[in-house]
Formats: sequence, structure tokens, C-alpha cells
Amino acid sequence: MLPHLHPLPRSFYLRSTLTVAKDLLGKLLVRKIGPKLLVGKIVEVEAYLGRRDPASHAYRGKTKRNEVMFWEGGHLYVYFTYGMHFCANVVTGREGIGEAVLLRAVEPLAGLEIMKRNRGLRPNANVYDLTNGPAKLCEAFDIGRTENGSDLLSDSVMIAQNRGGEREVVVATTRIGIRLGTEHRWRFHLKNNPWVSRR
DNA sequence: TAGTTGATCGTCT
DNA sequence: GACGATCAACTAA
Repeated sequence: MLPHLHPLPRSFYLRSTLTVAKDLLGKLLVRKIGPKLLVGKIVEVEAYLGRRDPASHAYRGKTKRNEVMFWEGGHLYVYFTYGMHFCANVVTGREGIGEAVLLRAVEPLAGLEIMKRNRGLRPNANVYDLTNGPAKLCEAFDIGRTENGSDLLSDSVMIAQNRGGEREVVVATTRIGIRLGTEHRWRFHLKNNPWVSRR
């Protein structure tokens, strides 16, 4: 059913952040928790360009919180916000750069029942509410503090090529939930995908 | 449908 | 001490 879940190579992440952000659309977010397998197609992301981007956590340089953003590309930066939510980012570029791509929404493909349970939703809940937001997808995929700094080429969290996924139309808009940096259209999503947040 | 608000706490000023 | 890369519940119209 889901053959060849093989992680993308390190070189995928060692390119410009905007390029990686667009290329992440359509790829598979894969989470393995013991025997349980969760898979979602990435449908919405935002790029955060480090020291040159006032909206980025890395704008003022490295801190204890954002340290992982400055690691080599292909790691997962997970942060805690609003006192209750986690959000997950894909670190891009070479070590010391401090750039990342926020995963904002995925289309659930496998492990829907587990995601519903992780989200605390009833079995008959609307599937569109499962993973249509950055904090929602983290809850659904059970991504939290423990996953901060995970290598995306490892097994527990990986991003894999979506085989047979044909080319889709990408839409660029301004980023959501920020005060500075609103002039840039660094949010990318797949056109008309029902899991994209704020349609 | 649009706009407002409360929840809740780690991080940085 | 203020606020945030959010979400859900609420109000008004």
C-alpha cells in the first residue's frame, strides 16, 4: 500500500530555503511510533529566512530555544508556543545558517484513526480538522519536545518522496500569524487542497 | 461570515 | 512582565 518509504537525501535540504519550501509540497511526512505508522502529504508550508527575516525565530541569532534552526539542514525544529501548542519546522541549508520551513498542514494518508485519537477527536470527526494547521498536525503526529532536533533521515520522523504523485499547482501568499515580514509571499500551498488552513 | 477572546507557559526583554 | 510562526469557542449581524 505504501511501498518505498525512503527518506529524502541530505542534499535535498542543503539548498535555498525558498526552493526547499516549494519542493516540500507533495512530499510525505512519515512518523513511526513502534508498530504504528502515520503518513501525511505536505500541502502547506512557510519559509523563515533566519537572520534576514524579522519574522523568524533566528532573526536575533542563536538562543537555547532556536538552537536547532542553526544545525545542518534535514533536522526537525520543534517549538512550544501560546502555552499549549507545538509547531514543527524542517531545518534548511548548511550548519550555522539558521533557516527553516514551517510545516503548516498535511493531507492524512495513513494512520487516520491514530491521528484522531492523538487529537482527542471523536471517531466520526471531520477529517479536514485533523491536520489543517501547524499545531494540529503536530498533535496528530504526536510531535513534541522529544522530537526537537530529530534527524529527518532517521526512522521515527522522516520526509519521503511521494511516488506517483503528479505535479500540482503551487500558490504563494503572505505568511500567517506574524507582525513583521508581511510583505513577503513566503507561504506556499497546493491549490484547492481541502487540508490547507484558512481557505 | 467576520470579528473577538480565553486558554496557558516558555522565552526573551 | 509581555507576548507569541495557534486553536476553539463565542458573539454579532
